[in-house]
Amino acid sequence: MIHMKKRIKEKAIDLFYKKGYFATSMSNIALGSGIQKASIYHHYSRKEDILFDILITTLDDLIEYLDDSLYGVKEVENRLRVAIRSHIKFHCDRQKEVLIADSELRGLTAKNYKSIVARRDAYEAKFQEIIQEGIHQGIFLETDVKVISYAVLTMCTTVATWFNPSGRLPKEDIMHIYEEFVLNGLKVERGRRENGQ
Amino acid sequence: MIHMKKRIKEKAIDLFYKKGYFATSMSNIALGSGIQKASIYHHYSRKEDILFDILITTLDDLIEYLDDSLYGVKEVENRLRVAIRSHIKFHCDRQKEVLIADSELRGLTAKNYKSIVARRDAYEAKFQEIIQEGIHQGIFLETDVKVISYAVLTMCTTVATWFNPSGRLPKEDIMHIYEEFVLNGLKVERGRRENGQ
DNA sequence: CCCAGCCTACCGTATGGTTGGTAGGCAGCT
DNA sequence: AGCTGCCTACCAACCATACGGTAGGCTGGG
Repeated sequence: MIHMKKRIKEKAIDLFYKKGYFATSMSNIALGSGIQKASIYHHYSRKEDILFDILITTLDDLIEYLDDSLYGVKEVENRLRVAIRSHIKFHCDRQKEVLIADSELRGLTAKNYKSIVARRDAYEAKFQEIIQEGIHQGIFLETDVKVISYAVLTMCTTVATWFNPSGRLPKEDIMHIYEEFVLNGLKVERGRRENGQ
Repeated sequence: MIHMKKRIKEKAIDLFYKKGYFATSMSNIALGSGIQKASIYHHYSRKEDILFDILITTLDDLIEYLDDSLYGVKEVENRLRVAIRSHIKFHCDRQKEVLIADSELRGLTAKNYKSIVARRDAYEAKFQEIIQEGIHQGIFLETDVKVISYAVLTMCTTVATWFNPSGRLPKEDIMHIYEEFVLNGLKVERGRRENGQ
């Protein structure tokens, strides 16, 4: 029973994903972790703290993963390609957590909510900068950056809702399909397929 | 206090949207409807019945709205344009309900769940048919129909999460941006802008 | 006089959270 | 080595509250 806090968190992720935050009770989490309900309060002082812990680490990891992926990539088209692939890969690898992050924000108090939304906004801004720069350089079509960034991000995010690791397509294929679709949609001049990274 | 059932339903939509299904109690709904909790059970025999009523009418209306919009539209490119506009318009007009339909399916028993998912699948199939036909005719790029249909549908669906009726852009503008983006992404040959709806 | 539509009052149960405690490890002192 | 004191990790039992749902009764229009 070493690292009980980690086990509690993992069970909570599993249950919040399957049943939702409000439908999951502390007893549910306790039972699944092989611990008593009261003992959870040794590691987390409120139910909300478990949710917040899950959300904050997920978002921080997501941002870090994007920054790492983009490191050293200069050309704007490639930056968008990398950003899309990074986003989708993370959402496939951390399916449960990102789905919680997308649907259970209501379980947070105002303060914690703000701190999560601030991170989400910072993440979105990175995509918006890339798209803006692409338009500025005349590579991407003139369009509404905010709206298109939402379109791109949400379509990539919701891959997490239907992606099945043992399904028909591996995540690499999905990443490729999305990447091509978005770039086709945005680029001013479309090469005949010689752009696949 | 005429049409109390309607008032209950409207209040439930409001609360399920704001707080979520499990976080909303029957007393909450009662209070907001100016009725006693027990009186709700005269109109709905279980809490779940309220949710199911909301979901089923929303989905049926959505399907009907798409069918009406597509009626008489023959050309495949225009069919996709119309379908996208119809989908987004509905999701802007019925924001609360579609968001409930997208996130509160866990509140349903197996039987009701199946009945909702069946309708959703039927709706998705209509989009997939159009895209498939477009590829068949050589108008759309060769791609994975299932994946692209999910991409298109989810990006249009999530407009409901951020759309603000009194915000910067009216829904007509958003519909247009999405329509162009998707068609650019899919079309083999891209006219220089002479294709506007 | 019936009954839809509503009410007050109540039920059993489950919830998030608290209390007060125990078992055992480990550090520091003598 | 032996003792003391503290700390982490855990637990059984408990608490007030709120939940979904029920029982049974009142009332006014057809």
